[in-house]
Amino acid sequence: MYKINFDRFFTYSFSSDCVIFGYKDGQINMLSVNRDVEPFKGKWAIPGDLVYPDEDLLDSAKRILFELTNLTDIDLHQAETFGNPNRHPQGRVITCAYFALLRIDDFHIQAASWAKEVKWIPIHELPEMAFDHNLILNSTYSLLKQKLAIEPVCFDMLPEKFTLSEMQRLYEYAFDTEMDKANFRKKIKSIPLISHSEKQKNVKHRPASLFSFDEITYEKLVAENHYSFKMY
Amino acid sequence: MYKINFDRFFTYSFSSDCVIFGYKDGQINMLSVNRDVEPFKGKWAIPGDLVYPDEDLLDSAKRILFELTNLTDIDLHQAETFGNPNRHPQGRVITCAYFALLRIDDFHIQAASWAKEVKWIPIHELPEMAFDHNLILNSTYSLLKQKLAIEPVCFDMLPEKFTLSEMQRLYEYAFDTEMDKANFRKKIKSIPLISHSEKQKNVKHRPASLFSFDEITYEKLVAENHYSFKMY
DNA sequence: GCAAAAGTGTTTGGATTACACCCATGC
DNA sequence: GCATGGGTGTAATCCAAACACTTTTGC
Repeated sequence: MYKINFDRFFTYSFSSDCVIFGYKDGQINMLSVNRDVEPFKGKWAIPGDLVYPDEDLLDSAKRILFELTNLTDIDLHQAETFGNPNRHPQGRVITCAYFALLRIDDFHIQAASWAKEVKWIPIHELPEMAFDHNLILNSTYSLLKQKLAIEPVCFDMLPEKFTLSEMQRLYEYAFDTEMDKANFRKKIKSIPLISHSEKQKNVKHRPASLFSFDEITYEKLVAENHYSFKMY
Repeated sequence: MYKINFDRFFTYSFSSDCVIFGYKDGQINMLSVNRDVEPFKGKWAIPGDLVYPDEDLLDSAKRILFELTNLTDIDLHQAETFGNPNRHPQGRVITCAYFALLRIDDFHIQAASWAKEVKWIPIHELPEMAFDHNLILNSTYSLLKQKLAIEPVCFDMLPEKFTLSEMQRLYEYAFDTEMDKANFRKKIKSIPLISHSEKQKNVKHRPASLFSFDEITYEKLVAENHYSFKMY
């Protein structure tokens, strides 16, 4: 089946890039690392690393995420794979993008050994990045928005207990639109949420009720009732 | 940024697999090749090949498609990338799946030099395939269905001039559901179609009108009117 | 005329929209 | 009391589902 010998291909490398989206104060940010080495020294980049010889792609993305955040139980979603022969000036590096969603307040960033400086940068304020990383980010962000429309991933970016207005604000930001409060609440009526008796505190207006996503009921609905999450 | 030397990674290979979906007689088929060499000699497989040193990923998928079908102007869509360290018994081969859509009657299959036997197999009748190719097929087929719901790719599988019932039949097959004829026609009213004066011939019932997809108007609607294709 | 599929109209109920209004809290 | 956002109700409208009905062809 393969008409070219394996040893003609020794110059390939394979990496995974981990786009970590963090939500805070109504804005989606990306965790960016500042490159300490050439090429693109001093430029901001998406955290990434070569895939180890016996490592699955997903595992390498998990490793990168862990080294930067210490988090282990985060869902990772595969995005696009980039393999332009000229995307890396030092050789042929094909890279597979993954993305993770989390709330910035839930943990401390820790610069990994290979990262000089690490910073959250709002999606819409990202500078020109190293390699083809602007391309990767744009493609991955599009996929995130697509997921937000058909899967309950927004709850990975919201606090464990959130208000309905916080949820609305996230969707308004992602879809760059304004929604009517009453209509938004009607629309999400079919999503299984747990209503807490607890309320917001120390706000200078009527305190809002807190909700959590009811994942158990959600899974049951998907399996038994052909339920499908939809937000447009 | 990279803490492992490049030369530790010389055993990697990278391939692309090209899932070619062909439509005929109300069924979606996949173009399968029979492996002439070990491993998995005699098993059916998704056509694929190693990526050439200076070749972009998409170009390698186009090359595979061309060698089997002689077609050059087919849209290819990237699907999932598979990189389990044990997926290829002879070494580490990471593969990126692409898929193409076409109508079987439009051309002749030609076995490429590396393909012993080539055959269309209906999606639901695929045997156990070589490597992790059943996994790749399932993942790619899911993505196809997702695309059918939000982009006008169905027209790549229908004849240039088609009847509305043919279009409905394709969606019924893909979504495994039955639709009401009147309601289907109301639903697709917003899709820009060119209505031909021409009619079906040699059918033993009332001949149906023929339509084509109006791609020019579609592109204009997307660009100017925020139009978005939707079929659920 | 009959079978088969094309093609259209109507009714109904549920969702979406726009908008108005009341409520609880801090200051 | 007032500013601020939380929270709800209603009427108009649009959309989708269900179903019935007419039309045109081959035999």
